[in-house]
Amino acid sequence: MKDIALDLGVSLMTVSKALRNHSDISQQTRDRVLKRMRELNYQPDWIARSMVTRRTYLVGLVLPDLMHSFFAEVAKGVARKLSPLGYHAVILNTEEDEEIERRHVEILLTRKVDGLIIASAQRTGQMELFETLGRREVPYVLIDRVVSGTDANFVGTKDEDLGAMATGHLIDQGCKRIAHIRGPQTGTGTGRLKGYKRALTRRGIAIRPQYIVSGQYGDSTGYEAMRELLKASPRPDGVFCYNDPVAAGAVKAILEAGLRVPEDIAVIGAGNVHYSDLLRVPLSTIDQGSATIGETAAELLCECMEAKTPSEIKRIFIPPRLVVRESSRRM
Amino acid sequence: MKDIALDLGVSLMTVSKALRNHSDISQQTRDRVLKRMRELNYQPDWIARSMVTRRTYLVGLVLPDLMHSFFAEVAKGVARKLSPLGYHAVILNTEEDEEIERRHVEILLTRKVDGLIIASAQRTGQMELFETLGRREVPYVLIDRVVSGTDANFVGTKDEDLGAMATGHLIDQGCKRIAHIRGPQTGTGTGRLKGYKRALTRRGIAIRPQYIVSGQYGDSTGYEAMRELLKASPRPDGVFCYNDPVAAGAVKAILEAGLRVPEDIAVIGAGNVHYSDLLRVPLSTIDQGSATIGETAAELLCECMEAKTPSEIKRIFIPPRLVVRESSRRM
DNA sequence: TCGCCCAACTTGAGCGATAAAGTGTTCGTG
DNA sequence: CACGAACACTTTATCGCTCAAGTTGGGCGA
Repeated sequence: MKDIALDLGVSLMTVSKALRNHSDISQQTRDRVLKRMRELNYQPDWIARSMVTRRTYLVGLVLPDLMHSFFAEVAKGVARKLSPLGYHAVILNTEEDEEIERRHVEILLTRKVDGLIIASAQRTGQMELFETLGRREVPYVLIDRVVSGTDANFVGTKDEDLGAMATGHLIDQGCKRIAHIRGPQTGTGTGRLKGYKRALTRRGIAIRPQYIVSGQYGDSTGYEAMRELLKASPRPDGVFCYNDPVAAGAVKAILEAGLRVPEDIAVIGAGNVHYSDLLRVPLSTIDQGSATIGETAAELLCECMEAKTPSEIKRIFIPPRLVVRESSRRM
Repeated sequence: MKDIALDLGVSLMTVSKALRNHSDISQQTRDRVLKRMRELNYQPDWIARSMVTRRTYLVGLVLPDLMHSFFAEVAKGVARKLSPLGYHAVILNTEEDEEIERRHVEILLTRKVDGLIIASAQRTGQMELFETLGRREVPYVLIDRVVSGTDANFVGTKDEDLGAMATGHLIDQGCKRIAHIRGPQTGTGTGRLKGYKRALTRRGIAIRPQYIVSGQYGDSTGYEAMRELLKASPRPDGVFCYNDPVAAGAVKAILEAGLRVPEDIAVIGAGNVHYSDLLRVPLSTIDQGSATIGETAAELLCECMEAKTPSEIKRIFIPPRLVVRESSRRM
């Protein structure tokens, strides 16, 4: 930068302004600067710039698990919106661990990210993290998982509706004994369970505790949980699984037990991961619009970051959409 | 920081040194500084630090597609190694586009990342990007895809061996007419094709051009490509697919045509993506050790970044491993 | 002719840290 | 008892850039 200034016989400041399209530079000078900049292959130093402007154009993206293609898709959506605006995402994996999540958020804060997008693994009631965030005055958007009690921007699905929709679908398909492999103790897990119960109650079906088992997330736990469920008597004839990976594991367990999907047991998941259609039995699911969630969250965050004054809290709900495939088609 | 110094009646520099465990500070002073720092909830400013040390502790990770779980796993491996060392990864998606890749690398360079890990989408022969990288003297490690002609650190599989191993396995299973759905014009795509040809030649089987079709990457292209192949006469009885998503798409096409896998057509992919076991027909594959690739690449890059003098080029090959599942088990 | 204003620059200070070199005790030693 | 090394600090100069507050010079109205 100094070189350009020297070469052109102008001051450093003139160059700086020219590069930033600042108003009080003549077109002629600007062109000369730009030309010389290209010749010298000069790139402004982001770090020095950040130091004085207090903006890094970095956004922290905190996700429980990149391997879960739902989150990978969210990440893609976020990046798609952010990139053109000059922002970049630093993605950190929490492996669904509250403690790791807290540490990662801390790290991102010392890195001075301009904003955060978080799919939180905090168990219901744990709000410490968000209090910290509030105090630091960093704009942030929660996605996918509502954290009850927090007063924060949110983009995601109404999990209770999602659960009710999935369960309702199984009822529509003629299932009488519907089980639920539930997810973690997060807003999402609890919400879906609530929806499951609501649908059953509304349709006059009794809720049986032995039909609700814990599956956490991921295919191996789905497999284990389903094996448990198969021991129940009478055997369930429909299962609503916390998410698609869990459902895929459940299907595996059912088939291994010599039963048929959906004839003996209908299965539905949630998330509509991109390979659901290719699974052993193409999987019915509830689509949450993962890419949309990512894009919307990014947009919302940008608004907050650009705003001079802290903007008011928004909660945006993406309507869930039922995708019926073979695993639950009984009629 | 200034506050701490003032409060304790020492100089700024003393505080700075205390925080960095620099040698010429007494234990007593260090403790006082640390204590006060905690009280004030002070965190050193990474940006200011980076500005003078010229190190950002950021690593750029350039991947073709996060949604492909192979790369997601690589990313996880990279993060696992990097995090404890204080580095963080900025992940950028190129969508398998050479131009986007070039732009993203540029961006990362102006962001002054300390190093780069790249699974390049550059077509064979395109070396401009790596020349730029060389000139800038940023350490970088290529992964998964060798870029012929470049003299760079590399971690990945020998694709030719991988292709030969997959094809050889199909021959072992009694396939006589083996097709190949090939990948993109990258090192990987070309290498696997070469391996396919080598295996056929070695075992005295003629190479038929109509058995080699282009599938790019991803399940939808695999599906299309397989439909093409099914029109060939005589129909192939075995297919080696560029990767697992392609293979999953191919299986879908085969089943839809009313044929059986593996009885009519055996299928093998590559990459061992985590859901391969849950697919319509559990998929045989070649495992490339995706997590290991990520971890090894991260380690290698760290060595280069810590080294004072440019260290010598290393190429590390992770041996491929055959994973036989139902899609190719004919005997 | 004077003075005023505006566009197009320049100047100086400082963002929050670090590297490198300087300062002043204390202490052991020949 | 003087000298130098060791220790525990302090001082000074940047790092590359931007912000806010000047400083020019010329065009223009009165």
